[in-house]
Amino acid sequence: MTTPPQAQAIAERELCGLVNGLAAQISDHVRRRAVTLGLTAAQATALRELTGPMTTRDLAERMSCEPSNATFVIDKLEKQGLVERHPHPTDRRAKLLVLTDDGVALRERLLGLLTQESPLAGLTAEQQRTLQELLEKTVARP
Amino acid sequence: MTTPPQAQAIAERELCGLVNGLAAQISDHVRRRAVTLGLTAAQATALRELTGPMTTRDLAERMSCEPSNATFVIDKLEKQGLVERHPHPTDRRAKLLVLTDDGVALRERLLGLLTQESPLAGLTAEQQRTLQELLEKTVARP
DNA sequence: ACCATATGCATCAAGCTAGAACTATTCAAG
DNA sequence: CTTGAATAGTTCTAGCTTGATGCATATGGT
Repeated sequence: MTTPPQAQAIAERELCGLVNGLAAQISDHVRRRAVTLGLTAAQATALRELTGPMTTRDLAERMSCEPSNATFVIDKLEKQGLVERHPHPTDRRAKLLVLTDDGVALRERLLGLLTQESPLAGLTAEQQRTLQELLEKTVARP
Repeated sequence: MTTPPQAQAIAERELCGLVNGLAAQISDHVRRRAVTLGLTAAQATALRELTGPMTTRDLAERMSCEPSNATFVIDKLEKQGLVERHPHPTDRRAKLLVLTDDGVALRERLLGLLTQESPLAGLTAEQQRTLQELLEKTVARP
């Protein structure tokens, strides 16, 4: 049973809408939790992705945004004393982003909040695995 | 085999990152195609979702954004002569967004461009259906 | 060693986005 | 009918995001 190309195109557009919708829902979830900690959604996302010391470029990659945007967000976090820019040990162009003690503590609180009422809670662990596999197939395209 | 809650939380965060990443990829795809038509990504998304006459609220819903944002984007499309705001037949508060002839024509060209090299092309029709079902389960939460 | 090219980050302009505040209109309860 | 609450749309502000540009540093070819 082959699907006509036009119907296929429509289905693909709907799928885009669904992905977009879920992303918006996740972003909303982050935003609502973040404000209770005095953070914006972007700042919270950066904090969430700072799993350890990394370069600005690496963070931008994890945030799925441009490096210039990561610079902007890191500026804010730095002003709040949550992150510091350290010199990179081997590359003098790069900077290592390192959480301060305050940053680590706030990140812990944030992660705790984010696991509550996650938009993905409607799926079983099995379904989440399936979803993850499908998304990885799509995202990892050279 | 039950997963410990902490590992579950980490998996969920990774999943959020993947959803976000795919959404960013789709947004990028739209942006690259849109500029060739003199449109921004947001304008193109609005044009894509204007499948027929609808209210500002409906469009915002389809775009997964706030009505105030839809107003902003429609302003731009209206200035370009692609959309008109007509009075709603039964509700004098609401407005019906209607594509002009130019709008219809440009939308056709846009849809043609968007189906090329879609970020979802890596999945088979079968996988796309599975993905759609999973996303619908997640998005449609009262 | 030298130089062309690429990379990492910052800065800026232009445009997007959410949320609060406001007006006009609708709807429902009395 | 009147009034109070809810809804549709707009405006405004603060903050996010990209892409272009510039500067410093790395890297590879000769």
